[in-house]
Amino acid sequence: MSAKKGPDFQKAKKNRVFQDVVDQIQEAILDQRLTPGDVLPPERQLRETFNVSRGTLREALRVLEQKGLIEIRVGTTGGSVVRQAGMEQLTETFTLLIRSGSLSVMDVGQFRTGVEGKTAALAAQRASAREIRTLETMLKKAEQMNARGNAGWEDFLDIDQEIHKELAKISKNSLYILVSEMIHDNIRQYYDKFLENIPGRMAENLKDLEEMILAVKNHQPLEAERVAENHVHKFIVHMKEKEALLANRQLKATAKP
Amino acid sequence: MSAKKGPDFQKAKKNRVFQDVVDQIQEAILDQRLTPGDVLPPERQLRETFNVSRGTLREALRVLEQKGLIEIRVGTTGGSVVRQAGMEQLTETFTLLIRSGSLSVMDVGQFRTGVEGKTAALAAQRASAREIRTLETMLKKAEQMNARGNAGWEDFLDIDQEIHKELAKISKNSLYILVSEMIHDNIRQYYDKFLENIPGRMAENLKDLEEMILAVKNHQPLEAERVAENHVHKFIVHMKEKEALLANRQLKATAKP
DNA sequence: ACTTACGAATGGTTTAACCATTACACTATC
DNA sequence: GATAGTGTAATGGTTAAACCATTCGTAAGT
Repeated sequence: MSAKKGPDFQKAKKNRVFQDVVDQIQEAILDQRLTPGDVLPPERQLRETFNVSRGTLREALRVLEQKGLIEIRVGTTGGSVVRQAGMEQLTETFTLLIRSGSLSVMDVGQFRTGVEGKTAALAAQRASAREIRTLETMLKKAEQMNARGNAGWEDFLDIDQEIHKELAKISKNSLYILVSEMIHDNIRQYYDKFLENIPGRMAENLKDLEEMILAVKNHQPLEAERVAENHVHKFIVHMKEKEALLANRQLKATAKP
Repeated sequence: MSAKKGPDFQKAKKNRVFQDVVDQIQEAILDQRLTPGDVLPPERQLRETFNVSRGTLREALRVLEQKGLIEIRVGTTGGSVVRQAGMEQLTETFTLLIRSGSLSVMDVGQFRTGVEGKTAALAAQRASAREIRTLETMLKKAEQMNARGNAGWEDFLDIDQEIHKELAKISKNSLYILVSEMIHDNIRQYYDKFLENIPGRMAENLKDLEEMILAVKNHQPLEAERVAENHVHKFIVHMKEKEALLANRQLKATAKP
């Protein structure tokens, strides 16, 4: 058959019925016709409204729940409650991407380097006296962990992570806060796998933290950015070294016997 | 009642049956026991495997589909096909966060400033000769739009966006690519709302692009970062001004009568 | 006034049937 | 023999009615 003239229209949208229900409710929420706290009618009533079976309606509710748009409660006063969209879904999806190997650890690390730098710079611009005191308190804890030597390594990493999250809060930018949480909640497992406390490393990291917090205290954004980037960059380099080492070791193990 | 001693255990996990099914299949995928392309058994068979009703099983499949882990095809050879996790879900969730107002335009803009800067810096480090030629071709198009004057404003914004996306690709970092797509696909509506082409603005932006691409061509990361940040920052400042102007106008309108 | 027990309303699940779409093998035709 | 049409079986999509499990208000009992 010869090529047909004219626009080759897409097949009319395949309307799975439940998708239609999802779209209608979602639009109502995004258009604020439904606001957080509102309770949708009971399933048996919604079923009639949309003229679908209860099973189909429930598939739609399941999708909306997974999207984080509603929360479903059981019991007499239960029902589908409209939620304030939060960052949980974003974090969950991000976790899936990492766990499925679609994002390499190195790419995430490199991205983190840039983000932490900008976060520190913003924090240096905006930190209040009270927030700086909070940072200094956390720094004190990190010093204590360092004093404990090897036994404090794990806890030191925890404090380090908390300090970075605190800087994100101080930046007052909800996206930096969000991304900070997303990355830290997901990257920690790689620290445990690829980072080890060789002598002097904790002290070196502690020095970074001190310099960084000092720069924030003195409201020096550029200096804070430089130190933060350098600090995170070290982590990544160390991880890359350890990763290569492990890969090499595995190679020998499989080649010898 | 006085405070009770001892661990305050969480209520035993509320096991909705479909959630159990979701977890089992999801773990199988993340552990690579199921890999992209694999087809799950038909619903009627899976139903027996998990010992649940077909309705419940379908709720589970709906969730997995929404998470982007499987894709469902109809027909004789259809079924639930395991997918390679992609960025679509992340973008969709991000869109929901923005549309629901959980993220302010200014926060997104500020975040974008930092990200675009780092993206440009990376691109300057890694751009091949071929990629640079691509950028220069796009720049030529932008110059043509500028020559067309006011009529070219919309198209100029399109080209501007495409250049930034291209820089992300050149950075070779999947997260910068991902975030670039996420932000641009969502922020354009605000450009249309808050940006206008006052005389000279397009020429000014064009000059930014020229400088930025020149820095990439010359492999000057710091210069590329500086120019890119400055370029995006201007957008944000303009948007803030326009936003304030509109808010003020609305204030007068409601106060007068 | 407090406690208890019941009942109504809700989401959670099961069952069994039918509809719509698709791939593939078979048949009729040229 | 090649090709176009057709039937058939397997799949996901949808419906229907019933029952279970949880929760909360209320009425009865103390």
